[in-house]
Amino acid sequence: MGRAPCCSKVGLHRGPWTAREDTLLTKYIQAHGEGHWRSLPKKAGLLRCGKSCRLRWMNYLRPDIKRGNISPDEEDLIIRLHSLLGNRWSLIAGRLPGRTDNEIKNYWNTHLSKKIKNQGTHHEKKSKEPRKRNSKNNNNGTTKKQEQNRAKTETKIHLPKPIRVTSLLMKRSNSFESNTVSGTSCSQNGIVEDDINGVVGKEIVDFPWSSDLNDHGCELGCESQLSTRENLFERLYEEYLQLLKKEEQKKEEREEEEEDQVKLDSFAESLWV
DNA sequence: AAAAAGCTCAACCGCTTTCTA
DNA sequence: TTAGAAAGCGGTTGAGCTTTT
Repeated sequence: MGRAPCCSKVGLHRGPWTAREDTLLTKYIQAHGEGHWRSLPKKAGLLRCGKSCRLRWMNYLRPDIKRGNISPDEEDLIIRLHSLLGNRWSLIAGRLPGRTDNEIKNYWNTHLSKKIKNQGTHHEKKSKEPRKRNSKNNNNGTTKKQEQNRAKTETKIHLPKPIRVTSLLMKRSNSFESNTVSGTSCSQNGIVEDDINGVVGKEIVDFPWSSDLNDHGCELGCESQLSTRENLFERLYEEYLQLLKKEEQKKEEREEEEEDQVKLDSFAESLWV
């Protein structure tokens, strides 16, 4: 399969993006939408390769990106999903709305892999110490950069990116369409489709267990094996939905508090005058 | 105060997968 | 069916920042 040369092209900018480039890219995508990354830079007036543009947009400029520290709940979810999916960062990111695969990958490599390693060697030790580099920062333990980013984009509650899940078997049988059903479900040929909130997504996913199932043949307890794992995933997702609910509640509470504070302030001001 | 060590994360690289003619 | 183009993914790198000595 051919692969066109990309960033190696002479004359293209590389390295960190400037504010001007960000603006150009954002404006172009707002006007014309995502996609056609190859031709986008030229049309947008950018001296970047399409790949670079896509990455910048996906990992940084997209409006729905959630910035700031990974919450303990999110961390927990990442760990669970990683144990389930392995290094399938984009899949994991798909379950953490507003988080990018790159961010999760970085977080895993810098924090969680060590943490889990430590837990492996010292079971009873639970690393509660805050990140060292945050000790000099503000109260919330965020870096300046993260704080700036947080200010830019208020935390939003997002619905998870819907994904379609399929096994290796499906690739062979090629009978996806006729076997899909609504809801997270499993059909006989190993297809699992995740249809969240009635939206059927576009991503096709291999689950680590699908190959196992294939190896052992589907007749022998395939459905029960699959449904057990599927249930696990479903439970996990249920937990996550609850997490989202909680976050939403917290947000509402925060907003209420802020409102109260404003009222108090204006009341205090009126007394002062 | 300065140098060294450690850490983070944006960006790049190269590969695979998917799409399309 | 095939091959090229496009998109997507995971691993890796390195600049810049923080912490430690």
